[in-house]
Amino acid sequence: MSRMGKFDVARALREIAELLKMRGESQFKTRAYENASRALEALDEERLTLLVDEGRLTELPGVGDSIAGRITDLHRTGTTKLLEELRGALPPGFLELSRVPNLGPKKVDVLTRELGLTSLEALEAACRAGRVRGLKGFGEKTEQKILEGIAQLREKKTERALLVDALAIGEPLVAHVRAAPGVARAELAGSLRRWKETVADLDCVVGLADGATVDGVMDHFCAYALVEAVESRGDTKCTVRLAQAAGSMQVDLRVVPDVDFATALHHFTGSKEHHVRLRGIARGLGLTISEWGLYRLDEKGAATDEKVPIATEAALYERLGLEYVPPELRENVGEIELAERRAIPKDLVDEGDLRGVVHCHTVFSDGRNTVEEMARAADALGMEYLTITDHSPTAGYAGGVGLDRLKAQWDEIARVQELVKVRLLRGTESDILEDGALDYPDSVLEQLDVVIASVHNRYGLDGAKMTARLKRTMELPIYKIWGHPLGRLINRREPFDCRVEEILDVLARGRGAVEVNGDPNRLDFEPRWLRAAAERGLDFVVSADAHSVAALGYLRFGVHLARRAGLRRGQILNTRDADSFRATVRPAG
DNA sequence: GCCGTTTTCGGCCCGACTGTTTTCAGTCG
Repeated sequence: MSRMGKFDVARALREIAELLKMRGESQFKTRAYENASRALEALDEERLTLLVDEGRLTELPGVGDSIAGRITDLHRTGTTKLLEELRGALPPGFLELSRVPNLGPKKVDVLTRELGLTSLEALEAACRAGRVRGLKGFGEKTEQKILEGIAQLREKKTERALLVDALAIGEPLVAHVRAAPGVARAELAGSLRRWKETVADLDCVVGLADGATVDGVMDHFCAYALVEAVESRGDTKCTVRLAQAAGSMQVDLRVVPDVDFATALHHFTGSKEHHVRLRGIARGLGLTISEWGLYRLDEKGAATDEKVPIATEAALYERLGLEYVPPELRENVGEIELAERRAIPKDLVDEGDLRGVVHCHTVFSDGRNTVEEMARAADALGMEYLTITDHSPTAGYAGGVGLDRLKAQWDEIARVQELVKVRLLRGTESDILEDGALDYPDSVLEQLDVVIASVHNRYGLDGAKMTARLKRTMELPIYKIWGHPLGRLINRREPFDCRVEEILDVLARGRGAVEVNGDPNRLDFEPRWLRAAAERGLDFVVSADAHSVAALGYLRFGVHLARRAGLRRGQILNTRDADSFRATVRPAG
């Protein structure tokens, strides 16, 4: 392994943190590595090389002499002694056993040391033989839980669910909870409220009306038809597992007095990293934050019973001297610093800002609906324009539109235009060929209003070849929107390998924009790459990548992905009116 | 391991719940 870029170094530091945790090191030490990892992610690539070469890494916040040495090793050689040692010291099977729910480092350590277990199979056999009960800290119930955990792993029930599926499960569930006796308010929190592309479980926060009982709410919650098992139930928290064809999902219900709803909702929205920072800030102000609210500290720094009333999330940030941070931005990737300077964008793109639907397929290629059906649906949504962008000829598997049928499609678009209010724009989603060329002759592309350029084949090219391929595309004089840039399909296909920043550099010097793909299976680019594009001054379109009328609603996912990257209305081309949009993306120079 | 208008040591964010204990460790979020 040779020189590492900043993201690779950051990942290695995070791995060190994980391995240190497994070794039982102090949480402060492991957090130090996590903090340094974050500091690197926020750094310019060139600046990393400069700081390493000049020995000035300790200028970075959270990087001291020790970690500076690790970073230098990693950047120059691709590894560092500590990482190798930690990996080598891990008993065989440790990582595999750690994947079982409710098995943490301490328990896995006992299992590997005392019983010499190195695989899920061996662990399962040991549980069945009753050899696990009797170990220090293990009993019959733990044995049973381990067996259930192994079964869940095998059924892939531990895989994170797509956001769209989690919403489909969560929205009816929260409606059910709101109907419970004594519920003043109920909202879904957690990573779903932050619009993360996948969620591990659902969190539902309930504000309890005066005089109502927690038990009444929990009984109603547990009686929900899809509840398969109640995993735990205490005075304020109840965890259930839902039966669901798409894979079971865990739901945590938290019930608090309604007066504490805002702080509880904030607490359970996360992220953990965002909250760790906020609590540090609170401590500096003589305050402490927990899920129960904001409390004053005494002189010794211990929590008192003196509660600071907080009615809204905005009031909580205000009390901490910060500007309000929307849920999508709560990841501790720079938003706290912005909030301190009161520089959170006031004009983050919002669902109501989009005026045109970009990236739609019809029955001319692999869409399920006709041009007319798509157009009428866009009308119904109140959209001002719709770009018809079916696949190009090379995408044979998707019924790519050959030159012979392209004219017929233009005729159909003209016919439908007479019937609908929404302005129809002619486009294509052109394959990026293996050599980086686009799929129609320039003379055809120039007659279109919109060209989306996407990779649909040869995903396995090595990073250098893929980078060269895309750089050739991006420097073409045709204005192109880089469609679903890295080709990832969540939980099914990893992003392909390429040097993203180099490609963005080329695009920024040429003519084009970047797609924020709203298909919940894609949500491509992820926020860090959208930020990298924004830093280069690139424009964006939020797309639906719709293959059906129903999928026009995917725009919503695209909008919230854009918000996670801090994108503002003015950076999104399809917030403009049809004429302005068309003038900007016109393929011909 | 990092940090400092609390400045070179002693802090560093907080709590629920379970299971195995007999006062608390481990795990999770």
